[in-house]
Amino acid sequence: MEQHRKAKLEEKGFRVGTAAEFLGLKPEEETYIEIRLEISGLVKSQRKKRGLTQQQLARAIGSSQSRVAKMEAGEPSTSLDLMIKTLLRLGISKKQIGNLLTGKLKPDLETA
Amino acid sequence: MEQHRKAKLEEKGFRVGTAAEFLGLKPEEETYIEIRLEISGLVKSQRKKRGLTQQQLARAIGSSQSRVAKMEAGEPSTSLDLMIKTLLRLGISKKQIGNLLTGKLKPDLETA
DNA sequence: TTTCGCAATATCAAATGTGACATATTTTAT
DNA sequence: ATAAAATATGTCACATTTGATATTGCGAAA
Repeated sequence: MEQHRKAKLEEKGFRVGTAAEFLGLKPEEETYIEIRLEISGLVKSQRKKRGLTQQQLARAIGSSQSRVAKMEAGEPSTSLDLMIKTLLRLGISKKQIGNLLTGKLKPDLETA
Repeated sequence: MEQHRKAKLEEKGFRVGTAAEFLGLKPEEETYIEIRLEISGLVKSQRKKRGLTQQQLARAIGSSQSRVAKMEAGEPSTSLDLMIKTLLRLGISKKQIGNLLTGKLKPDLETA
């Protein structure tokens, strides 16, 4: 169970301790991944909500379809910087990003 | 005035349009910089609050004093990823980071 | 089935971020 | 004032992120 989750993370390129259990992830490391996943999730739901394809969003931010896909998958090879820039381009405000992190974002905004 | 601000940003390495005025910065670009500066500001105030030197914080996050300085200065050569990891290492929670962005962070937390 | 539009995955060279280090500048204490 | 500690700034080799491109998978018509 936890084992499987660890495997998924490693597979995606995240460093998960030595031979240590997934539980070996420091709380801060877990939170960091959480933050990334929440933000990338919002990118995905907002794009869909606006009826854009990955290709269209890619053009809007001067990137490529494959990078958008990786971003939405929360792959570690994409930066928070790019995710934040993308959200802003999608019309999401700083305050809304804050609400996402505090868990107070209007639910319909997280939905496709 | 705005001219001077533009110069400061360019000087730090931020792309500020062609020959365009600082006002040429798209709102999203301005917000992106705002977000970075708010987060880097919190790194600085939190480090001081805990009575750590840049050197000590650097060791704690496996980095160097010079990078901490650059991070606190909000220089574009440092990533949001590193800033967030640093805040988490300083004990700041995801929720607190959210509150920073919504403008609802307890004032004493932003203070040195 | 086949075709079509979209998304996922892999690879790669170029661009950007990185820690380390050296050195300058500022701040603090005596 | 001046020495010491902390911070700022510049450079560089190395690592990671990037857009581009190609390819594959996948579901929805036809």
